[in-house]
Amino acid sequence: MTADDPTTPDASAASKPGRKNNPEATKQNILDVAREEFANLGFSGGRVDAIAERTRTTKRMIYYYFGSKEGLYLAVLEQAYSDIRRIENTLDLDNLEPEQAIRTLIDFTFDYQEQHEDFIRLVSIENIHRAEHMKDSTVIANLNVTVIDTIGRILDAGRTAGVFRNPISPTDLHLMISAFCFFRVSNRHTFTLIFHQDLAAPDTRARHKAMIADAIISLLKSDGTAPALPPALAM
Amino acid sequence: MTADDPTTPDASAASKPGRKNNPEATKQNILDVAREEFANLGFSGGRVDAIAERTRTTKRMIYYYFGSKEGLYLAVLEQAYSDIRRIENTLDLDNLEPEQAIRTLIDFTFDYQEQHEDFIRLVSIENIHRAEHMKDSTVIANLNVTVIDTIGRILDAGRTAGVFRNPISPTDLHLMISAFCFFRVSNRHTFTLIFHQDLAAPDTRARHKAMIADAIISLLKSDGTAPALPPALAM
DNA sequence: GGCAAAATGTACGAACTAGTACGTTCTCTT
DNA sequence: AAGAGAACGTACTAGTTCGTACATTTTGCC
Repeated sequence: MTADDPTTPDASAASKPGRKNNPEATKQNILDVAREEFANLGFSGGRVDAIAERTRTTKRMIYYYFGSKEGLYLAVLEQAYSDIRRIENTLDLDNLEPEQAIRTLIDFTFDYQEQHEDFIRLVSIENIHRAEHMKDSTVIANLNVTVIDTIGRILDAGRTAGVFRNPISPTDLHLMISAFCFFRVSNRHTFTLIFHQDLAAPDTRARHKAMIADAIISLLKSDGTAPALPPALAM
Repeated sequence: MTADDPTTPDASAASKPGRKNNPEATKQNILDVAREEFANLGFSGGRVDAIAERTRTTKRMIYYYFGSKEGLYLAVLEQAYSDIRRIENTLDLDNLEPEQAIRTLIDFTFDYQEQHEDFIRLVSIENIHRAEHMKDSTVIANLNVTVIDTIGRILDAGRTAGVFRNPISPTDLHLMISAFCFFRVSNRHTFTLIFHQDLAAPDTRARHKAMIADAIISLLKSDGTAPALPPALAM
């Protein structure tokens, strides 16, 4: 993507003198700025004019490509979801032993959420809107969630090997992992303020990562109803 | 609070002919309507005019009592937090055996979050705003969080009794419980849409409540680092 | 009973905000 | 090379939204 590549002309040249057309770059530039704006300020709080200003182009182009503020917001959301799904699809956990596979999956989820606060914020915002925008999205509806299948295979392998006794479903397990990782980021600000514990601190992060992994693993090894006590002491 | 109680005159009489002043009722009426508005639409999405319209009084009074849209929003947030803290303070878990106390606490947290979606939404919204309003609140800063002390006593008792081996901190435990209960409500809409599992369904709710309880209990009984395998199999 | 302060109502304005009408430049195709 | 359509820029508008100036009523108190 060099400046003299004829297929991708320098996008900053979308200004007045000697303007070069570059639809894809213009579109992506708008999306990048819009993602930041909406993630920071929400859908209602985000301003189309503010987005346009920080763009290489003008407000006119936002409406040219995305039709409306809502259209732009939805496009941002769709790209954010596409991103995480694409990365999830590269997860190759089938060669690991079940417990290690689960720990690796938790590691990935934890780190991804931690590093993509924008995504977390967009999802929170969309939930505030009761997912009403997402309902209209054919893009998001058609993104198949391979994590669930991945987890399903790991659980099967673990049960066959006799290391997992809990009959938990893949979706429920995913919910549990996501909930913890997501909450740490999404509710960081109020939690830190109330409980005086900085959830963004590196040592806290490491401790929490180990904690959720331990909790999930010991849940999977327990039978799902009775306490996980060694048989000799169970009585 | 009958209509002819002289200390609490009928609040609906705050209209034109034969108007009766009733500052407390007017204030609370505004707060009730505002909570609904902000919980539904967020701070930026909420409209002062819309709130005023659904109130027994006028917009003028919103500014008379709360100064600004932000002041009103903060008052709503403060009351929501005061509510949950007040109820938390009535929790009396010290007479239960440790495991039962933890299960009861989880039960309470789960049910409270489930039944107070408004609170969940307000907290989510405040986190979208990076808790910037809450930072200015002396009210919320001075609400001491007794759950943490409660959990601390339960953990101590459990360790003394030998049922809990995990050295987890009260705050970390609270985080873990809250995360799951909160997420189920806060992210219900996107999760349901993507994973085709209605998180509001009664049977799902019951299953999840049992699941989080089992996970927490087996975490507490494990030693916090090694997998919770019976010694004979641990090798 | 009258007065000062608290409580309330009405009408309006200044600033913001999503969206558009209209015009220009670029680029691809033939 | 020329014409058509895609890509882009400028300036404006109609409607909204927070907030307030101004006027009135109620109520506690001496």
